[in-house]
Amino acid sequence: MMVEPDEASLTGALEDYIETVYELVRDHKVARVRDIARARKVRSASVTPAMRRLADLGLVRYVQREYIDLTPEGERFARRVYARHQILVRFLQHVLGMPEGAAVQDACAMEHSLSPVAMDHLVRFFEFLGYCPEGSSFLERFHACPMIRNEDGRCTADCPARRDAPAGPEDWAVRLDSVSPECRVRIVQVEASGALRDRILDMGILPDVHGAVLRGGPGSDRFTLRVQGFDIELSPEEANAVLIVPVEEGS
Amino acid sequence: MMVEPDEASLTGALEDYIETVYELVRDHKVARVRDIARARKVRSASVTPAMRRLADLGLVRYVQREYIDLTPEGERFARRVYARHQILVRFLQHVLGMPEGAAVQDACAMEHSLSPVAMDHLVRFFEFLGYCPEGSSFLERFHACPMIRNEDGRCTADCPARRDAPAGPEDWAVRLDSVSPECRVRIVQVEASGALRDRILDMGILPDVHGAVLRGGPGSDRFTLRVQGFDIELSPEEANAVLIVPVEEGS
DNA sequence: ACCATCATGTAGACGAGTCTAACAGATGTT
DNA sequence: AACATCTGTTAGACTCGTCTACATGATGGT
Repeated sequence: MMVEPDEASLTGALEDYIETVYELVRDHKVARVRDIARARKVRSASVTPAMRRLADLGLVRYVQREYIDLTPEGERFARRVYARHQILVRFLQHVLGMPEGAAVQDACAMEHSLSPVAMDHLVRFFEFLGYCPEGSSFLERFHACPMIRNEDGRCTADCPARRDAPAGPEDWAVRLDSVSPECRVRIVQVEASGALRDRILDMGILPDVHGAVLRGGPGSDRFTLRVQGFDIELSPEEANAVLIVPVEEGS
Repeated sequence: MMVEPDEASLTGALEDYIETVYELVRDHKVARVRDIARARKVRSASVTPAMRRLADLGLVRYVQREYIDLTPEGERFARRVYARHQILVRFLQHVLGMPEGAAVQDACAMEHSLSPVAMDHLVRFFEFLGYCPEGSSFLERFHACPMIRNEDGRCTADCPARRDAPAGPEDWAVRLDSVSPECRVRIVQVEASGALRDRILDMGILPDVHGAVLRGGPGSDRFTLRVQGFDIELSPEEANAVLIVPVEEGS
C-alpha cells in the first residue's frame, strides 16, 4: 500500500511501537510479535494490526509470522522518537534528579508531545551544562542543595552555596500561616514533601505565584488564599509549609 | 449518575476540557459551549458529550443550554491540571528560553503526562532557581551564553562565564569531520541551528552520546557513525557541525 | 405573528487502539 | 502418528473522541 508518511507524523501509539521495535532490534537483533507485546504491555492481538499499519507506512518490514525489522525510513523515525526519549530521561533523571524508573516512565509518556523546538532548546541546555564551565558546577550545587534533598526542604546555613551569602532565605521569607489577612504575597517555596507537597502544588501553590490572603493569621484553623480569582482553602498544616514574601502591588 | 472519579484520572481530552472551562470562568466569569469549542478548536457538537461526561464525574455543573460551571471537586481537578500547565510553560519559556507561543503549545501537549513525581522535582528546580543565591545567577549566565543565543552556536572567549577559565571548549573539542575512522568519540555539541540542527538531533546525535567513526576523515563526502549498533550516515555539512571529543574505551 | 439567526443538542459515522475468544501454523514429545 | 504447546492471526466488540448533518430552542427584528 505504502501511504508514505513523509511529512505526516505518527500517532503516539505507533511511535511507541516503532520505538519498541527499535529497542528490540538493537538489544536482541530481532523483534517478534510476542516481545513487542510484552514490552508495550498489550496483548499480541493488538500488535498485528499495529505492525500492518507501520508496514503500510513503509516503516517496518513485516511478513506474516516472520521477524519484524525496520526499513531505513523506519529507522530514521525510530531514532527521532528515541532521541526525544533519551533526552527526556536524562533531563528527568540527571537534571531534576528523579529516580530512574519514574524518569523512564514519564519520558515514555511525554516523548510524543515534545516538539522540535522544545527538543532543540532542551539539547542546548545540556550542551551548556556539559560544555560550559558555568554549567558543570551548577548541577552539583543543585543536587547538593539541602532544600532539594532533604525531607523538610530547609535551606540551611551550612549549604556550600551560601558561603558568600550569609543572609539566607529564612531571613526574608515567612510562612503563610503567619501573615494577616489582606496581605498580598508571593510564594517562594513549598517546604514539604510527599503527599502534603503534592496536595499543595496541585492547588496551584507554586513558586512565584502571587495571591492575596483573605483569611488566616497565626492560630487560624482555616486559611484562604485568592489566586487568579479563585479562592484556595488551606489547612493549618498546609499553610505552615508555604513560604512566601509579602508583596506591594499587582496581583 | 455521579461516577466519582476520586482516585481515577481523566483522559487527556477531558483534562483539556476542564482546563478550558477553568480558564473561561476565570477570565469571563462564565463558560459557554461555543467558547469552549473555540478555545479547544473543536466543533460545538463535540463539547456537549464531553460536558456530559464531566458532569457524570461530578466535575462540572451542566444544565442543558445554561452556563457551565465547575463544582468544587472540578475546580480542584482543574487547578491541578492548570498547575502542571503553568509550571511547564514557565520551564519551557523562562528556563529553556522558548518563544511564548511554542511554550504554551508544548505545555498543553505535555501537561497530561507530567506525573506528580516529575511535577514535584520540576517545582524544586524552580524553588532552587528563585530561592538560592546559586540558582539566580545560573539562568542569566545560561541565557547570556553565546552558544545558546547565536545562530552559529560558538562558545566565544569573551563570554562572561569564561573569565576564569581561559581554556575554552574549542581547545578540547574537535569536529566530527576531522577525525579518522576507528576513532571512538563522545558528542559534546551540535553547532548548528534550524533544520540542519533538527536533522542532526533527530539522528540521535546528542550531547554525551558515544559512538565510533566507521567512515570519515577530512575530505570525505560521507560519514558513518555507529551508535548503539546502528549506523548513522552524515553529510559533510552535518559532520562539520558536530563537536566531539575522542574517547578511550567503552562504546 | 413570523421569520432569521445563532447557540446548542442529537444521531450517526468513523478511525484509533485496545480487548477477548477462537483459530492456524510450527515445533516439539511421547 | 497423535497430541501438546507456543506463537501469531483473525473476527468481533468496545471506548474514546472526533466529525457532519440535522433538529431544536431562544432571541430579536420587521
